[in-house]
Amino acid sequence: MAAPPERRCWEREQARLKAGVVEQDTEEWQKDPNFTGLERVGGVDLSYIKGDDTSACASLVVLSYPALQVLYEDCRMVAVTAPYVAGFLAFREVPFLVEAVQRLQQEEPKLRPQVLLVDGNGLLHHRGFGVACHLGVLTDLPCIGVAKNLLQVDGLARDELHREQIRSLQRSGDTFPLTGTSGRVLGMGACWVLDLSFLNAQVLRSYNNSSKPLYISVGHRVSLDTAVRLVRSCCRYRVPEPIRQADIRSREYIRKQLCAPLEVRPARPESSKKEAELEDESDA
DNA sequence: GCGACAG
DNA sequence: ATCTTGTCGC
Repeated sequence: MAAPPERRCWEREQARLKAGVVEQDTEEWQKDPNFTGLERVGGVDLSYIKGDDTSACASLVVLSYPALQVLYEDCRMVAVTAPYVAGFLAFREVPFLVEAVQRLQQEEPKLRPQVLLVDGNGLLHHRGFGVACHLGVLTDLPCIGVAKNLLQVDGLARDELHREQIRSLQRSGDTFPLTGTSGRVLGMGACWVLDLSFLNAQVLRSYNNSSKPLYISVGHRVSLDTAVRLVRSCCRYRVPEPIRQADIRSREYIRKQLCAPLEVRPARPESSKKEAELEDESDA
């Protein structure tokens, strides 16, 4: 069965944009062990409404660095058109993220982030060009892909080897390379914040069941090593703060969108209902 | 053929 | 992505 023509078109577009991807540190602060000179880190995310796959809230936040305080927030309802297809996430979400970045640069140019953390993958992708690369090339900003689940590509899978790598890093607090069958390191698995809440109850099982790793990969204009160091320095909880704030705020925005119409809805016409009931009774 | 599949 | 409460512990 041939791939849908729409997907063919998407692949051509990715191939075209891929020429612009940069996998190396291009900024001075990236080369500094303490990221001296880095002052603003951005995070982006889309949240969806449960039964509605076309309405979403796109959010962009900018946090100060290293304090990680929110300097800027932009949440906006958008009409999503492209369906979600694993491997083609960028075509669904990137247009709205680019708009948000352009809006920021127009309205608050001084708050332009120096790097963006993106929910999803960069080079860790079927065609080596995930949403983080896509957004990076279109905005010309350094981008880092941070995924919460492993995209199974180039032989990578949630197999016994992968589970063993997770177990080993949870003891050392370190990272492990995501090496594809091709031999290429596509990204790094990492887990810096362990969930020890149930340590007392099941000490033994905790090592096998505690929090899942993050999957970090290069998006644009950043090296993998720098990407991993930066994400680590942004983690208060499992998910790095810029993405976490974008996620929290977009979900909250949607929650308020859903509640607002209920509050202004006029009271039910109780009178007519009672009259109808009375008529029924009188007829009976 | 069946299963897998970032958000 | 989203559906979902309480609960146990520091």
